[in-house]
Amino acid sequence: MDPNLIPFFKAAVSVDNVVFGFDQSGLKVLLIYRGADPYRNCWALPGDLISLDSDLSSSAEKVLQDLTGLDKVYMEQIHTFGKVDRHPFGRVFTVAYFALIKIEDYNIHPSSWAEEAAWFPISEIPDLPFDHNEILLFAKDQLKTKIRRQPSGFELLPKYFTLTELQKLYESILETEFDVRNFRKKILSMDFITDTGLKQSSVTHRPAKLFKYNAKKYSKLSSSDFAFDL
Amino acid sequence: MDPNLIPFFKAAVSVDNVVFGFDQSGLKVLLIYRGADPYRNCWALPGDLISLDSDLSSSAEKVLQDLTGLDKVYMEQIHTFGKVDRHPFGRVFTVAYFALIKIEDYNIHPSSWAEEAAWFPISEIPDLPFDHNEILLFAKDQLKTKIRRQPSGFELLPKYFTLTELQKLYESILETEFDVRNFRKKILSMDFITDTGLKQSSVTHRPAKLFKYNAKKYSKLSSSDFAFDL
DNA sequence: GGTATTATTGTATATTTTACAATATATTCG
DNA sequence: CGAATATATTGTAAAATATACAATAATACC
Repeated sequence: MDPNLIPFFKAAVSVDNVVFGFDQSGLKVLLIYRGADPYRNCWALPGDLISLDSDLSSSAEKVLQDLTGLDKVYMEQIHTFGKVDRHPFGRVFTVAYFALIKIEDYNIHPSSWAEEAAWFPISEIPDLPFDHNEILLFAKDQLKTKIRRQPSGFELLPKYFTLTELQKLYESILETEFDVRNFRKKILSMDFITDTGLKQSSVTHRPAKLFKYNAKKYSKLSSSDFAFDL
Repeated sequence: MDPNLIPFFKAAVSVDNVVFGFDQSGLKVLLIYRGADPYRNCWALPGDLISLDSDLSSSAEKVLQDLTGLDKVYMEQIHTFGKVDRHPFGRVFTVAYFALIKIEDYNIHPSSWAEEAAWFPISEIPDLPFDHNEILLFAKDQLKTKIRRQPSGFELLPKYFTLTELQKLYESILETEFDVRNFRKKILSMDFITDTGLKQSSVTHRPAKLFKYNAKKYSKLSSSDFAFDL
């Protein structure tokens, strides 16, 4: 290598993953308990330095898999953070990714140097190391934008869900409230969820109809120009 | 440094800037003619390896300034590209930024190892080195989204502009056509451009009114939730 | 059967979007 | 100066969409 180039090739790159889940108690984020330096014994976003022989996007999946056991999760890059002093060990750029998953569909198995992995309600996130609080804020914002522009809320719900659950999801992420009738009219008019004919069971009140997301119908819409503006 | 960490700290990071401009002939992108390896003697996006003692965002500005002379340009990060083989000299991650500028407000001065710098019509972009064509595609897509969601088209127009110019801008970026009357109604109803009382001069036909963008009015809108949906 | 609890639905009004073409204002040319 | 040329500007009716608002339905439990 040209000696003039050597000082440039001394950076590390990491990936930090913001994995969102949702259940009746609201929006949640997956954190790990660090069993390695720096910031050993802290809860943090599942992230790690990446080895330099894999593509960036594969590295993101690998890091998540290694630390939490989550496999085959669709991840989307959101932003790269590169303040000089963000990592105590040297110059580390971190690429943040986010993912939306159905909590009940996955088992979390902390491994590698992650001692634990757990879902934290979005309102009870502790102080995080590095710039992870900033990253999380960025991801929350991205999530808001995303669920308003694309029918991505479904990725957080079980395969079969009720309209009330869907509404709660939107309300909790967007931090607002919708009129029940208008919400249903809007969602149903968009025509990418279908009534399964099934009903809730084991509830102590009138059971709700169960719907499922129909990606085919969505993809038939003229463009990806969905906008959810209630 | 812990010897286990050494293999991670061998990456370089670069910045690639996609600078858009606009004039009567349409949308343009700023390219430089490379006077350094690799890909010497090619037109490419203005980008360079960054030194590891500056923050990422400052580096983006510095790279642009060094290569093109453009100073104080507002840049927005769009995506990080990290395929293993994207750079012939080693493992280089590149963070792409984009900027919208008023062509006439800036003078382009190629410097450092950039031998030339020039505006290329978006439809006449040559084959670019590295993954620059992919980056440019990504940026074009981002631009489309951005001008539909925020009143950012103004950043590409002169301070004073006509409604026809504005319409052409939108039409050329979004690759569509709008009805003249509806376009004007929509834009004016949004109330963030104001009639300056001035008129075009030196045109060989009825002169158009000149408008200017009024950022104050926009920021008064309840949220950043502008959507330009004609 | 009555109570408690959540699910479901309709309608009138206001607002926004859409489709569509005639008139106005400047310059240039003969 | 009048005609020709070129672009700028404007309104309205119909359709679609968004909004505000509350009564009835279906289940479990007692």
